[in-house]
Amino acid sequence: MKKNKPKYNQIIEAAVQVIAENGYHASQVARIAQKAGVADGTIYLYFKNKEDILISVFEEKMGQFIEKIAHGISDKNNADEKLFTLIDMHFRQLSKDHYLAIVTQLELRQSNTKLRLKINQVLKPYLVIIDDIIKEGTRENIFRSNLNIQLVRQMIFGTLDEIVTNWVMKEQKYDLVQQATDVHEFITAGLSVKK
Amino acid sequence: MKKNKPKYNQIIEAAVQVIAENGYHASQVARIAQKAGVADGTIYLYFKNKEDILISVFEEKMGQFIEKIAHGISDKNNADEKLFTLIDMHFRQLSKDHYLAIVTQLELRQSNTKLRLKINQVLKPYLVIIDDIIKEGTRENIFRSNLNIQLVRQMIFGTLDEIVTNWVMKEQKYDLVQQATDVHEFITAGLSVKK
Amino acid sequence: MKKNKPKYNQIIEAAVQVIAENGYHASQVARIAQKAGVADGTIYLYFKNKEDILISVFEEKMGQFIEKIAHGISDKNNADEKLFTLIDMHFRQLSKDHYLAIVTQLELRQSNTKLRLKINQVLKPYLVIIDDIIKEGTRENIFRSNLNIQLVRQMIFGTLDEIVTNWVMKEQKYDLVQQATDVHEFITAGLSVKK
Amino acid sequence: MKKNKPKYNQIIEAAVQVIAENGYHASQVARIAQKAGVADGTIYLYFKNKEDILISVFEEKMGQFIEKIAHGISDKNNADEKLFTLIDMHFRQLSKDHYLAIVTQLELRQSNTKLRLKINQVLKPYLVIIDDIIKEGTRENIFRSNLNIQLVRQMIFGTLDEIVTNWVMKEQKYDLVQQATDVHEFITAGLSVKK
DNA sequence: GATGAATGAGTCTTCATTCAT
DNA sequence: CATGAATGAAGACTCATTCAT
Repeated sequence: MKKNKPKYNQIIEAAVQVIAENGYHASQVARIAQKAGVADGTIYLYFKNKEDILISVFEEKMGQFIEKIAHGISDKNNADEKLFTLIDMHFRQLSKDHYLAIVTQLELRQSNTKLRLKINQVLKPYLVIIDDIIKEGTRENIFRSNLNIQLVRQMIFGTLDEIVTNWVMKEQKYDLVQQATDVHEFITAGLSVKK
Repeated sequence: MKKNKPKYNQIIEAAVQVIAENGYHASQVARIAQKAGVADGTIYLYFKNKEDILISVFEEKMGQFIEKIAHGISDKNNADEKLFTLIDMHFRQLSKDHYLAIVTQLELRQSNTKLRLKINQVLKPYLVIIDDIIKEGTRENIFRSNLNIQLVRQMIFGTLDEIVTNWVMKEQKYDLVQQATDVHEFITAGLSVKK
Repeated sequence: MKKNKPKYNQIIEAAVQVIAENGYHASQVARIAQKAGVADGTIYLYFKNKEDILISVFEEKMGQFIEKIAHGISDKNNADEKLFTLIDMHFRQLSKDHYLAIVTQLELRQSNTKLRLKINQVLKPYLVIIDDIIKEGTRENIFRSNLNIQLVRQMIFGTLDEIVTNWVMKEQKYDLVQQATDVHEFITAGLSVKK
Repeated sequence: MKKNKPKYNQIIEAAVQVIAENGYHASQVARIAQKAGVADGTIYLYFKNKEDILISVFEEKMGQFIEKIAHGISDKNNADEKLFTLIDMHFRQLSKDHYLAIVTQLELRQSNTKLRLKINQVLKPYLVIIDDIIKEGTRENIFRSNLNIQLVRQMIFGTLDEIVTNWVMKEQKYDLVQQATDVHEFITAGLSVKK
């Protein structure tokens, strides 16, 4: 399995840096190879082509991102806590890794439609996690029962995504993580059973 | 003023079509010229360069989009009605113009970071409108008084934007406008003074 | 019609020279452009791709080659004279244009099978001319009546082609045209002592 | 001597197959190694470089080809019989080995000029055999005495070669061997009606 | 104002060959 | 002897922009 070889990860890490520093379209394969400390041709022993590098970057990084969140909420006791944890960890992880934030929020969005569809595939498990929280909240009777799950999921994801993008575009000048409370409150109020 | 000359608009309309049909990266200046019925060189009598065309497309189309919404909410009596009207018109306008929806939600997002910052400038008046509605709601005591306006605005815009993007990506197979009620309810519940 | 524009012919002539001097595989488009005195991109206004240049070189040059021979034999009175004229002109034309001889006998043979099939199409009219001479000779009762035309044509063309190729490979150190008589005699008379 | 080791021949046989199946330019060293069941690097223990493989293929195969013909004509009693045997065996051997026919008639011709000169060296013994037959025929007074041997040899070889190439290009749809009689007759008798 | 022929910079990918094991 | 992972040079083609007419 190529993914376990050290050069595979070297190239992935180099790609994140090069894309973050130069922008999506100025990211030449030669520059990625150079930063990874391998020859140009070596890239093609591990990746089919340039697009494959970009998809793999997203798969690897978002895969870990999602897995951590999945793990983080697994020991929470109810949908409300899980939702807060998800928001908090979403912001916290991207806060910690500036390069990753730039790449996922700005640069990889510049990819063509084909690549974006692949990216959507990678995101699917995250959307499923959100769906599950909504369903659990409904079962626990803390969220309203007549929610359009698909729509609510889009609203939650859209909210988080837009907030992170704004933060990245404003060059990360303020603290993203501390927004989690307000965002959680806003979303919860929208979802909750009125009392 | 060049904007009043017929060829200016011909080129803008041609650009929207070409981008919608071929995608952002396959949109060559020569193809836009051809569809507009002018020579390649003529483009450069009306626009500084290719980027200028794309920005102008966004300015013209989003300018009208925003203006219509501004006008639409001007005769509403309170923040709640205004918010619903904004959501409804946001969805309604993009529903009516498929080309525009594809271009603004998918294709222009593929532009580089510099262009996206310019696009953000164009969107600013729209964000101000949202801000004003939130402030008015607070004054009218129908929205909570401790809202972080900047954050709430991002959440509202993010929500609307994500919902439209999902609708475009699913090839506009369902009715977008009828989602307005649920979206309005979700947002309102989040914003409202608890009773 | 692009073929009548001066740059089309400039590029064709440049291509013949570059291929003759550098060999088929070392013939870069950039070098052809340089020798033709045009920009690299200009090549692609007149030719679809590199292969198209090579095919066109062959079409143009062999087209003229064949046409001259067709014209040259048109006023001859019998098959024997026509055959001699064909051999003589075949040798004479390639003798005069060393570059062309190298390109047609050595370099273009290095092309891939697809290109070679196209080259065969171009050669077809020449083979038809040979066929016609054989048929005429049979009608005139100076050639045998039981000839397998397809086979005889291959033998005649193979003979001429091999002789020219040998002459080119020996760096054109001897006079090709003066071989015409012997070749003509061999073809008409064969090896045997007449009885 | 490396030639006697089994891997040498494995590689030669693999090369013939790979070239016949994929064409000259698509014949990568890695593919030949794979088909031969050895590692890429092993190739270079037996051959200096890729060109050396190709030359060796030609040497080995054409060496056998020529040797068999030399042996086949050795017990014939006169030049005429020898010439017929040469033609018949030339056609017969290539008829039997489709791969070899494709490789020698089409694919190896795509090699560069330098390689073709080496190939000509390999063919030299065959040309000598033809020369000897012509000389013997002259001595035996069955061929004309005033023949230009070099030229006649080119004509004979060119004839045979062109006929085989045509047969290969027409995908070997007809019987090549049965052409031998006509070809022999043409070469000995020429086109003319005997007087 | 309008044209469109001409320009030329910029980059991904292949594959023969090497060499540490 | 044998391996196969790693190397790195080399070139066709596109397309935004210009400028002589």
